[in-house]
Amino acid sequence: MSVTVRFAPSPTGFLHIGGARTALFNYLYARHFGGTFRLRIEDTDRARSTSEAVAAILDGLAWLGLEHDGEIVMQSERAPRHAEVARQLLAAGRAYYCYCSPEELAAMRAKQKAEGRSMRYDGTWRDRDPSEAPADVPPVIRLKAQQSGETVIRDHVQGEVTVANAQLDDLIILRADGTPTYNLSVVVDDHDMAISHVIRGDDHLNNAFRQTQIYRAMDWAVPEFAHVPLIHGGDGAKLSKRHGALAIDAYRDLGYLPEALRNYLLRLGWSHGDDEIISSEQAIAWFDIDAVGRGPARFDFVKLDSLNGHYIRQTGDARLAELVAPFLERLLGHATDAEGLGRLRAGMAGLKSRAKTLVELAANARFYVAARPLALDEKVQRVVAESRQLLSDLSKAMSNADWTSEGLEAAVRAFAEAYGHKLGALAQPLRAALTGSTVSPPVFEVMAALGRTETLSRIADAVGGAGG
RNA sequence: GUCCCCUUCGUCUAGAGGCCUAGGACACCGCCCUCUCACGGCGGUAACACGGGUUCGAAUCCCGUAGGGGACGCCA
Repeated sequence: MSVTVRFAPSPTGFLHIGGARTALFNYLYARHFGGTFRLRIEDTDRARSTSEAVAAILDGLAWLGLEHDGEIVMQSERAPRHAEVARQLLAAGRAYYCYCSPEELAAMRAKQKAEGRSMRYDGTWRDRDPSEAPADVPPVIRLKAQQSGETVIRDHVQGEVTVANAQLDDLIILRADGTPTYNLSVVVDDHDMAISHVIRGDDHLNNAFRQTQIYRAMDWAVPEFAHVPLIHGGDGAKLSKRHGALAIDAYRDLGYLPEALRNYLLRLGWSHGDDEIISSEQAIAWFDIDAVGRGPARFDFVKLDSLNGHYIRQTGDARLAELVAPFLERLLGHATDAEGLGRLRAGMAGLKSRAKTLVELAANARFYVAARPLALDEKVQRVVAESRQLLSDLSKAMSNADWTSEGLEAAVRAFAEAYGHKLGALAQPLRAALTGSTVSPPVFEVMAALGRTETLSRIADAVGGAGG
């Protein structure tokens, strides 16, 4: 059986982390089976859907590297087809007109709630003769759902879930204004797009039962279902826009790498033995929707940080320098010039094991591209002030050194030995003068990356008391 | 309220009746490496929600209880 899956976000908000994971699972499932991964924008709520949101969703998916197959389906454009199916159902006696007003329905629900019963449409118009219809009320079309027996879903994640049909009411499939409702649109589109597996958030599990009724009424094959648990926040509640869920581009701005986020998202609710670092290729080879856990997982930035640090260390220096550039620009207020970029690239090896995000990396890399004289904070000034003579002597001793990390270390060590200094007593003042900080990558690497001229100039600045 | 689902270290998870004295990862603590800080290496603290069954044997199966989550729209 060929696999066709889809990711079907509604563009009423931006693509958030939960949606991204659903998209990832669909993508991996399709790629694992050599199937097709479709994208459908569910924009039938015209009032709340925006083109900005559509753009953000596409942008987010592209950033994550979740490439879809085929044309994007805009659900709103398929409304006539959905209405046609509703009329077919009506003609077949599987649906009927209902003339209850929204007010009447609200009152019905309120009464049921007050009486502690489940809130369902009571079937007022199910078997009523249309001749009794009020002339001034535009009707909706409701599905004539099965009232007895039970509906069973063999869900790939949730297992076998059974609901008594008595729990399901006659859902509205076509509104009074002739537009289709969500459940109808989804079923018609999934059928027409030949979707074999519906993989989505488990907040839709209840809908799966209603949708199954529509499939049956149309005599269509019901797709396989896989309802994956939602991602929760640190407090255990569903992650939503008002509950700490961030748009996917926020993760990019926070300095996360797409490969790190993908790896993190994949491991949230799914695992492959004890494997933690999973490449895209391995993910495709190993992913199995049936192995996704049923319990919701909590989002943990600390672990994401750890994974991101790993992927930063794995990334090549040149690419990393390119990735950090925009963050440095944000930090400094201006673009980095070619010289700065060169130093950045040269110092990247020492930088990348010291950052968990690109934001942190940019902050640590700042001294490489900052203009002289460096701004020194109080603590750093003190270190420099105590070592002016030492720095001056060191500067002279190093000026003819072989300007590589090894050559500089040899020169400084020789100087230390000759004058009875501990290496640390020399490294810290150097670090302070060169980086404006007491914490940095190894000083010899820093000097090598900075180059002879810049290094000696910065030391001269410090000796001369500049940068206060 | 009604229906559905879930419950292993703080967090993500391994575990499909004996391999479990419950494994890994992150975080935390200690040691090593070391020019600072990281990275890396080594070691440590830390969990089967509770109560009943079934079984020679249960984290694994069954039933309750408690707790948590989701869904109940002419939203998607």
